[in-house]
Amino acid sequence: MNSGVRAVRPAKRTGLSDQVTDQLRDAILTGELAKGERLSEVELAYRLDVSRGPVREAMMRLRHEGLVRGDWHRGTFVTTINRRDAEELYSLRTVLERLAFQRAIVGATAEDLSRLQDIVDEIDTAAGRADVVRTLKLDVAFHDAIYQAAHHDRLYQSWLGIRSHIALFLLHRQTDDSNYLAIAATEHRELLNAIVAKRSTTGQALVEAHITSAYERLCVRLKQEELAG
Amino acid sequence: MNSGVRAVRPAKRTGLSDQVTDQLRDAILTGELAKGERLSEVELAYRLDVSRGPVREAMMRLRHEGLVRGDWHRGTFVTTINRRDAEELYSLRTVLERLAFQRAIVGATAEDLSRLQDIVDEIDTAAGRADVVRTLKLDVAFHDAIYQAAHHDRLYQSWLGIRSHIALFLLHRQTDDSNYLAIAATEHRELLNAIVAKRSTTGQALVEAHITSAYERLCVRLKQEELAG
DNA sequence: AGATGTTCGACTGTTAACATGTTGACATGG
DNA sequence: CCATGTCAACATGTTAACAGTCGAACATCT
Repeated sequence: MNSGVRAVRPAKRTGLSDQVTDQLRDAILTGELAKGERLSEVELAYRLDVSRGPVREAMMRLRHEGLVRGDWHRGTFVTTINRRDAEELYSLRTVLERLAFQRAIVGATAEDLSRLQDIVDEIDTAAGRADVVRTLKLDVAFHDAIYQAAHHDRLYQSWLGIRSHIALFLLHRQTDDSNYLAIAATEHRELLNAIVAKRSTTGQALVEAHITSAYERLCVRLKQEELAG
Repeated sequence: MNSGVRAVRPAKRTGLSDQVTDQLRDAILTGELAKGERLSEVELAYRLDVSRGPVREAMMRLRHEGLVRGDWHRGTFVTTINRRDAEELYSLRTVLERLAFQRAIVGATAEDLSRLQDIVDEIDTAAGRADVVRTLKLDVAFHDAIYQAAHHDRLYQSWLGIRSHIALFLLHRQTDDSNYLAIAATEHRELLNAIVAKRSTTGQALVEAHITSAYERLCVRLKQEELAG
C-alpha cells in the first residue's frame, strides 16, 4: 500500500467518506473518469488507499447526485448524459432557481450580498484573463450562493441534487463556446443587480433567460456530439 | 393491492439495506419511533438482527429523505418538525408540483390516467368508510402518481426527497381535522378532471389552492401543538 | 456448428472487530 | 463558587475477512 495519501492529510476533521466523495466527484467532473466507465469498489479502494467502506458510501452519495448509476450486484458506472437528461435538468432548474431568486430578494443578508458581489467581481477578473476553468467554477459558485441566500434548506438540498450535473454540462460546453466568458460576466452581474435592487419581476425574467440560454447552448453542443459520435 | 399503493415491498432479491430502510421508515411514519428519539446503530442492528452496515446505509438514506438528522459523531435522531420546516416544505412542494402537473397534462399515458382514476375512486370509498389511515395513504399515492405521470426522473427524485415529510404531516394532521375526508375526496377528483381535460390554467390554480389549503391546515395544527407543549 | 448446461472468477453485500471522536461528569485549582 | 482539565463511557467511522450472486468462458450434447 502506498502510504502517501494518508500522510499528506493528517488533520482530517471530516471523515474519509467526504474526502473520497470529493475526489471521485472531481475525477468525474474533470473527465479523469470517462463517461460510462465502470467503478470497482476494490480497485478504487486500493487506488485511494482506503477501505471499501468510505468508497461504498461515496458511491452511494454520487449515485444520489446522479453522477453514477448502477443496479444490484451489477456494478456502478459513470452516468452518461443525453438530451433528455438536459431537458429534465433545465426544466427542474428553472422552477428551483425562480424560487431561490424570489426568496433571495426577500431574505438575503448583507453577508450573502457581499459574497455574491465578490464572486461577480472574480468572474469579471477570470473572464478578463480568459481563464475558462476558473470562470466555470465561479459560475457554479454564484448560483450556489444564490441558493444559500434563499435560506431554504430543502431547496438547497434539491439544488445539490442537480448541481453536479450542471457543472458537468458547463464543463462539456467549455470546449467550443467562445463567447461564454462575456456572457457569464454580464448576465451574472445583471442577476446580482436585480437582487440588490429587489426587482422581483425583472429578476424572474432574467433567471429564466439565463437558464434558457444556457440550455439552448448546451443543446447545440449535444447535437454536435451526436452527429460526431 | 392492485393499484400499487404499497409499492415498495418486493424486497426478496434486494439487499438487507432496502428492507431495513423500509422498516425504519414505517416505524417513523407510524409513530413507533417517536419524534426526537435517538437512533443507535448498534441497538437497531441488534433489534433488526442485522449488522451495522445495512442499518448505517438505511439511516443515510433516511437522512437524505429528511426523516432523521444528525451530525458527525453526535448520533442520529428522528426529525422534529417546526413551522419553518412546514413553510419550506410547502413552498418547495408548490413549485415542484406545478411543474409535475404541467408535464402530466402534456405527457400522461393511458396507464397513468387509469391509475389516477383508480386512486381517486379508492379515496372516495375510503372516505365514505371514514377510513382515515387508508385515505392518507391514498392521498400520498395520488400525488406520487402525478409525479410519475410527469415522466421526469429528476423531478420525481426531488419529490421523493419531501414525500416522507408530506406523509408525516398528513399523519400528524389526521387526529383532529374532521372534514379532511371530504376535502380529500373532492379536491383530488377536481385535480384529476383538470388533467384529463388538459386544462392547464385551472389546473395550476387547483394545485396551488390544494397545497396552500393543506399548508394552512397544517399551520393551525402546529400552532395548537406549540400552545399545548 | 449451434445450443445448452456447468464451472469459475470477480464483484458486491454483509459481518464483526478495531480505531477515533464526542460528550458529560468528576475532580482539581484559582 | 466558578473555571478548567482530565477521564471514562458511548457512538460513530473504518477496516479486513466472509458469503452470496452475476456474468462469461468453457465443455458437452444434439
